[in-house]
Amino acid sequence: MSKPAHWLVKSEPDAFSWDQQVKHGTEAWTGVRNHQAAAFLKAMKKGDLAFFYHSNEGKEIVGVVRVVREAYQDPTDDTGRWVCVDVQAVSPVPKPVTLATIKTEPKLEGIALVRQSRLSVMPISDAHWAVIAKLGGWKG
DNA sequence: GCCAACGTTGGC
DNA sequence: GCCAACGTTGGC
Repeated sequence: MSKPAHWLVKSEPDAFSWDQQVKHGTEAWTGVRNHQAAAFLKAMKKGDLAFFYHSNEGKEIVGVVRVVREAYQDPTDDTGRWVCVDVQAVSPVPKPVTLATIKTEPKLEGIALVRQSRLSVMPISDAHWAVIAKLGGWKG
């Protein structure tokens, strides 16, 4: 089996927060209606890890989730054209990493979170993952 | 509250 | 097929 890939998923805490993710344990990551983001959902493999980012409010990476079910039809989509995955809470990021921090960290230059602010699902390179994990005091 | 980025829609 | 108008997301 190949090495797990890394991702970042966004949620507005008003709609669905990290606390809810932790309470639910496993949650269907639904509602993605953007082709680029959907393509990333389809590329996710069981066991991949993703940062959980709070957009709008907080604007910080607060936790890590694991993909436990690969892309399947999004039950919240009437057209049947969009997919979702199931993710499971792994652990919180001890020191949430804010967007401001990410922007000022030279090692994170070019990260999609900053470059494409509207994208809600994106890949994170191994190098960037390691930098963010270190900033957040996340040991896995 | 404003604005930039970007996707979608519809007229031509 | 082009492009203006409009809606949504998300940062500031």
